[in-house]
Amino acid sequence: MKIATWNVNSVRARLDRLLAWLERAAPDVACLQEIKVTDEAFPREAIERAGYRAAVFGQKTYNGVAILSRREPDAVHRGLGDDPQARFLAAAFGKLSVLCAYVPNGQMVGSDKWAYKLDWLAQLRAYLEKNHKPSGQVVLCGDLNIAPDDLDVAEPEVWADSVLCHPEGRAALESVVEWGLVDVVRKHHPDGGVYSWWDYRQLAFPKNRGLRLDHILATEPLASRSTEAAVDRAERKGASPSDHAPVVAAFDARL
DNA sequence: ATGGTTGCTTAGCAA
Repeated sequence: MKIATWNVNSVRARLDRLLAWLERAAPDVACLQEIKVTDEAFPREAIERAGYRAAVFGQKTYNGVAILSRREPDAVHRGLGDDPQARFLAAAFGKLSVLCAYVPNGQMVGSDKWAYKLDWLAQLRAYLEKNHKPSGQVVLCGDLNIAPDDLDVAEPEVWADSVLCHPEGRAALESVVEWGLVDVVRKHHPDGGVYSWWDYRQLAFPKNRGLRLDHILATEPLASRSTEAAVDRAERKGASPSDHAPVVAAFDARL
């Protein structure tokens, strides 16, 4: 079973690349963030022709998340707590729960958006406590907008005080992980140096000045069955890429 | 060297 996460930065602008990637990578489940489209305008037909069901929680202009899957989900849950923005979607496939999250960026440390980011992560922890057990099969995927460690940053000194690396943000994410999740990419790449986002500016990708912001976190029963996990750097190359590359993990399990 | 990318929506915001 392959589970993937990808911040596509507009599903309509990226549709051709998304369809080609689905065919090439063939994930069983793909969590998408920043689809930047309403439910009504989501390109459902093209996704279904490619062989995927689509659970969508969209929003005009900003945010928006979707879970694409080979199998029809048994249940879908939209939204996190009282958050008015489309940043969270959960789908159940039998005993497996897939959570797709687009954590707020936070813009600037100390801003209103920064407070919103920290609160959002606290609500995510509360959601896990209320709805799941660490002994169950849960995978949390998404653009979590935090590099957990300096190992996940090409230039840690440049980003040290940013919303992507600030100790308060890292602690808020650590609280989510501490509930009972394993960083599946870290498990397979303990030395770091693996990035999933590169700024569009300043030739950041060719210089590999990236950060690992996109994550696949799984409860122990699932993480123990992960056989590999990697960033699909090829998707950051070529014409009109997203600024994020997909992250894909394989598990010795069936969807 | 006072810039720099992209997407959405059309001048300004968000990332």
